[in-house]
Amino acid sequence: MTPDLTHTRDLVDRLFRLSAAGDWAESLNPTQRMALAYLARANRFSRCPSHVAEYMALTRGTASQTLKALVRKKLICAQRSPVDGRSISYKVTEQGALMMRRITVVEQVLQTMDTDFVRTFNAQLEIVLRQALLLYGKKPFGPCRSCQYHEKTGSGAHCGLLNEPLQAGEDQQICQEFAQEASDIKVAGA
Amino acid sequence: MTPDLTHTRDLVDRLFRLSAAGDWAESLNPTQRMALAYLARANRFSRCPSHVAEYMALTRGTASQTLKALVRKKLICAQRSPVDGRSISYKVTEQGALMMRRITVVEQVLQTMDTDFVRTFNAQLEIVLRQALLLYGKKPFGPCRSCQYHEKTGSGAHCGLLNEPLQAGEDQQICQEFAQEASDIKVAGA
DNA sequence: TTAAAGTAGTATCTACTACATACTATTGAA
DNA sequence: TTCAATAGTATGTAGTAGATACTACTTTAA
Repeated sequence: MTPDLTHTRDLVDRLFRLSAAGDWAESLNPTQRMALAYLARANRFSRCPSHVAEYMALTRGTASQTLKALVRKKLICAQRSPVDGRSISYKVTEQGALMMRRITVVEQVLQTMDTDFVRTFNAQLEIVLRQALLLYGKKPFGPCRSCQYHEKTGSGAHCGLLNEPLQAGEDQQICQEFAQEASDIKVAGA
Repeated sequence: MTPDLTHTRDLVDRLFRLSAAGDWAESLNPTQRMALAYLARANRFSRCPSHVAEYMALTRGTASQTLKALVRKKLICAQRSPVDGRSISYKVTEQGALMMRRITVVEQVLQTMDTDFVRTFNAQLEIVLRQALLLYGKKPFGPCRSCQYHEKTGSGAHCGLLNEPLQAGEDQQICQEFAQEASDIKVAGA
């Protein structure tokens, strides 16, 4: 029997919505929570409205409005770029970082589960997401240290694409320029 | 290294949002699409606003409004219950059924993937979702035929809970009263 | 060096989700 | 028969979401 593809979509939807319903307990809504979570994990090259929009599959306009809502709540603050006069970058405030410590439904459930189970679950989600992003011609985003442009130097690390030295800890953050090492691409469930 | 639980939540969110973004192409929004999809798969005991609310993890009020939006678009129609004067059941119209034939992002991706991969992916999603529903004291919903109250009779099938005879095909539909056979419960990722 | 094309961010409009709250009409149980 | 519980809904507020159109700035190329 071939598996029911509609069912998969349905399961993802239900899991998302269950989490989303739990989010409302805070003074954030699910969209604001995700935008804030993204900003908390993104590196300094990846915190513009257009990056949030791409990551969350929103239009720039919608992302812009949600970021303004987060600014009103004092959970993030804006910084104009000294290099590009059009660009604005958002930074998570201490208050915002505090908010992100809360654990959500999915996390709570996964905590009770076997480590190996979570590991394979993550891997499978990653494969499906990567394929979907590929199909839609969208950027994958990903951790700086696994990027093909990541270079280890004597004193630390360096981004070969932006030609910028990286500060300590930055290699663990998410970059909007992330490109996968060709050898790292696992064959997608085939 | 223990897996990052925040990452799992993030993957589910992104997968959902990518699908949701694709939904807008139709005249439906993601919420309306899911409500319609649910009604198309739910049995006649499970098509009330409160069932949609429970399934989608919404309040009754929100579900009620979304169903009214679907009625305005002539994709579903209301039927008052002859038994319970408070109850209203919605039925998918032909136009609504037609709309559901469209294939969404996740489905499109999974089509290109190995059958075994999809099967395990579904199974894992089911385990996580079941645990999350359990944690929140929410009904699992599920196919009539795998329910502990499902009884095969000479002429067809019968629901032992509602004490109702089942019509042909109904055993494949989703029931809000679904309860799992104790022997069917797989140990959750442990 | 300047004109045209592209990019980044946003305001605005419409439609609607989502919650909370409060209310009505039933129904069921003591 | 009263009284609690249930089912559905209206209403109010906040804010998502897309589409569109606009400004300001940057890049490209003539």
